[in-house]
Amino acid sequence: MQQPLAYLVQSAERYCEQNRQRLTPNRRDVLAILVDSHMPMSAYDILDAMRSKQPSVKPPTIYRALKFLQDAKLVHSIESTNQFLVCSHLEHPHQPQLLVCQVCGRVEEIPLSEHMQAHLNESAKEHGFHLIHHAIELHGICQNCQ
Amino acid sequence: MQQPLAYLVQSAERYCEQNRQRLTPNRRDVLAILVDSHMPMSAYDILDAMRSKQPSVKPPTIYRALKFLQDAKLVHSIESTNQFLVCSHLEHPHQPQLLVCQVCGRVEEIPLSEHMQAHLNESAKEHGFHLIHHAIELHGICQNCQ
DNA sequence: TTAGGTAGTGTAATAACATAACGGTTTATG
DNA sequence: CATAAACCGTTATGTTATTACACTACCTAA
Ligand SMILES: [Zn+2]
Ligand SMILES: [Zn+2]
Ligand SMILES: [Zn+2]
Ligand SMILES: [Zn+2]
Repeated sequence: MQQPLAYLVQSAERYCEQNRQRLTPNRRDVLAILVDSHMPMSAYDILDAMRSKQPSVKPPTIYRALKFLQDAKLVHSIESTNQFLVCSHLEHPHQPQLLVCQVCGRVEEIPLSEHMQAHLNESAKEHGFHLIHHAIELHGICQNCQ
Repeated sequence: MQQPLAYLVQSAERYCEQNRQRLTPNRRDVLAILVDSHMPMSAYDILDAMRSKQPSVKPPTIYRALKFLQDAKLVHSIESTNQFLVCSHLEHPHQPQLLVCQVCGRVEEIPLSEHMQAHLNESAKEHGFHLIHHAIELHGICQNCQ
């Protein structure tokens, strides 16, 4: 369920080559922290983790790294909890659909079916809306917590 | 597209009768401010509006009123912008689907089709997830802004 | 090789969003 | 009236996110 760091780094490097950017230590560290946690983390959770090795880190460093990782499609944000999560489906382009457990706080990312995607596009079109991206977040109780 | 205040108040009163609660001045005022604005508002936008008539109002007052209005299904929260919006589809129970314009900031609420609802339920079920509620927020550019 | 542009960083300050906790008041009901 | 539940005001604080500015690192092309 969790992408290995090496694979994520590889994707990051490909993104960098195509966009004149670099996978700097800050960015790599934030990615590694998120991968290690196996849980969604808030920016300030990440900040605390960073500080254990580099005590002077400040919020903008984290938010900048998160912005990079989101642009590179390696990390998704969870709008309804203000957290961030490593992508579980790097292998193909996708919009995430997230299952957020209200008990344990874990979040499972599942692929948005083409059927659903088509429906969303259609409903946007019906309303003359030019769709750029979407957030689909389901809240409930995961299998483990029932 | 916008519910008249009188109708919203009527719904609020019905909710109150069924739940041993009251549509107090604070609650009514917050609702009226949201209706008047014809736009999504942040809690602090509402706070500012309240202060023009009642300068000592503090954040908890607003958040409490918003909680009440959300419980009564008169107001939806927009997770991706930290704003609040009067419901446009009181006539039947529903989960909202929101079209958020990145240009003008307006948000259109459209009914989530039964088809979509069924798909979401099914995908939750497939993953052993007990679905409680969901947030579906589409970001893009509205008809007016194109 | 060096000048200039773009990407990236550190830091301080502050903005923006949200809740906890407490004590008091109002309202409905028996 | 006594009681319980809903409601409110207030202080303080917690949490999330951004602005602004000065600076450094890296690449590329004259
Ligand atoms: Zn993903
Ligand atoms: Zn769980
Ligand atoms: Zn609605
Ligand atoms: Zn617009």
